[in-house]
Amino acid sequence: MPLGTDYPRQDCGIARSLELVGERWTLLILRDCFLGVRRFSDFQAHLDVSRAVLSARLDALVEQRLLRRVGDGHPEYELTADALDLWPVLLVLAQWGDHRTTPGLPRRTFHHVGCGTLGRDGRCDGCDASPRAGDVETRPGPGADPTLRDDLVSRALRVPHRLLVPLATR
Amino acid sequence: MPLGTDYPRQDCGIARSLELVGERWTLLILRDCFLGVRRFSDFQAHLDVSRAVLSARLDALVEQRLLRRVGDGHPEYELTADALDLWPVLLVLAQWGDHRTTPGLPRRTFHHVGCGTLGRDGRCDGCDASPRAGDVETRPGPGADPTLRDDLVSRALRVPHRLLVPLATR
DNA sequence: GTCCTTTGGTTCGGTGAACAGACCAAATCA
DNA sequence: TGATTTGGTCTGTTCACCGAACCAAAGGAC
Repeated sequence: MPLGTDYPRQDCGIARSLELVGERWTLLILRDCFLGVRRFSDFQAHLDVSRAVLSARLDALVEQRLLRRVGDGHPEYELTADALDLWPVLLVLAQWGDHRTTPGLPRRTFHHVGCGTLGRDGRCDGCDASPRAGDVETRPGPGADPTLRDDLVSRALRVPHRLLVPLATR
Repeated sequence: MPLGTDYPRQDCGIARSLELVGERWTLLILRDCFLGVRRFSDFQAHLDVSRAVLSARLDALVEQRLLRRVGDGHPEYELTADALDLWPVLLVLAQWGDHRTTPGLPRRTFHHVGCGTLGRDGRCDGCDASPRAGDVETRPGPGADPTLRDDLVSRALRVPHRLLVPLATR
């Protein structure tokens, strides 16, 4: 893939990361996976991405072993253990983007279950740890805009819930 | 910019981040800034990016106030205070990419000056803090490939040095 | 089983972005 | 003052993303 995915002469961890997850839409697909989205049509409804691109991205993620296709018949897509390591990246990226564009009004907040709130460096303000994704609950933040979308996935995401737990969209 | 830069209906911090730094080459330009690169020709020599794209990206970063153009005559590009907040993002992304592609053989290591080494979650193994970029030293890691490039910037980066300190390439 | 709907895609033509390489003007050096 | 370096811009080509149409398999109703 000569254009857009490759940084062939960059001997650098960031370039390697971007070759895996740097294409348009890929990080948003993985974000949705952490939030509990698992089905092709749910990604499509939530992301407004063309089906062709979504299909290509899911195939690539499965091939890179960041996602696993589960079930016969209509598949579900599930994060692999390797992909769970991406959680700190997505968290600090979300915190930075929220703080950079609307300081003090995050669109979504993250909480260490039973403990405290996660700050911009990804640490819990209760215990100073950096919890795994499975121990994190997410809630809509004060900067969320509930008028922007009204698909089933967006509605399900307006309820506080734990990461990695499949969303009920039907 | 209709294609490639915008996620207009994604109410999410990650989408906001990607609108600022998600285009091809942008994060690598910012990485180079943290490593001490400051001039157009040095970015170009180190990145193998076309001059037109480099020019467009630098303009965009200046307009977003992530870079500042300094000096009359041939300018230098300097990170703003806002951009320094990106350091945790770049660090965890680099650590993830290195670990994901060549576990145990990072291309570059980062160290809390006078204390310890930074791990995959960005914490110093000496004091458990997450140091600011200015307190970090970087060195080529065991996975670095010194045969891949031989430009002046790459050579200067083979010497351990503190982040944010301008590289001497002449 | 047979029909019908939903799901999970693929295919297609059009548009915009990235590429390599030529070109150019201002800044700097000898 | 002339030559060289620097910091770009311009151009034609290639490639990726887009929306829309199309299609086949899965699942549900009967």
